[in-house]
Amino acid sequence: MTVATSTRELAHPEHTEIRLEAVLHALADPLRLRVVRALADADRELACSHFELPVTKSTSTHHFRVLRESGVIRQTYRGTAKMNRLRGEDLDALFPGLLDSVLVAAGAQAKRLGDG
Amino acid sequence: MTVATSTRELAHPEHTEIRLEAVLHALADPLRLRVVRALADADRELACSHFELPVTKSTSTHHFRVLRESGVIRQTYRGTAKMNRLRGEDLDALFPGLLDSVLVAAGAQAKRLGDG
DNA sequence: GCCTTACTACGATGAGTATCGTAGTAATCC
DNA sequence: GGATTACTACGATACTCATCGTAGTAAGGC
Repeated sequence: MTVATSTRELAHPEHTEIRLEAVLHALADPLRLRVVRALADADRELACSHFELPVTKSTSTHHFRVLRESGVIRQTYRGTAKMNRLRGEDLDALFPGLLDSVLVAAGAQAKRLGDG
Repeated sequence: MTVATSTRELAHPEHTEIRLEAVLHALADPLRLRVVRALADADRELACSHFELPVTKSTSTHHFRVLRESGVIRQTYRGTAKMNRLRGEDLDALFPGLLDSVLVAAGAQAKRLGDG
């Protein structure tokens, strides 16, 4: 018998530990930006395996860690899966409007470049 | 006798060549973000020498080039000086609200951390 | 022409990071 | 327990980038 949630815990920066430079750096990578956009569009938790990124699993792990450690996403284990969700409220409290304008900008650019 | 403006020209990305990832990367560096904030606060052209950055001249040149080549600033020679101004309108047309929210976020964080 | 000011080009260096492959753990299913 | 799924830790590698020092250019003042 096991309890409903896993005991494995992951380190996340507190509210006050989130740095603008780290968030911008996390968002500046095309693969990570793609993940963030997908999470925003889905508006729910998504497993790492949901994303089909053109890199190996280990590289994916790396990118998800960068997103988590910068404070952009929150990650929790759920069975064998690792679920990801945007820390939208935390970010908006710290940096009002920032995430939204990045998402809108990313959408506009994708449309403009024809890969969105 | 010389004409009023220099003939030296600098390469700038066109409107359509500006990439969100490059802009975010440019803004993700503390020194470059400091420059951008100063330009926004001043609301006018500032010479490179106006900024007293804690790095050598060559490193400064490097950071200003990153800002220019990403499309964040426009640089023009004026005598022996090189003047810098934000490409606020270009950026706002491409990515509405992005620069503003970054500037507000940077201001808020500087206040919060006591170095603004 | 000479000197000063302001920026630059180049090469070197060290730190960071994106990538991979291999081997491994943790939870779940049968 | 054994098999499967999903993610991870580690070491290696190559690439990018922030930094510097030196030597150099371009414009303007004397």
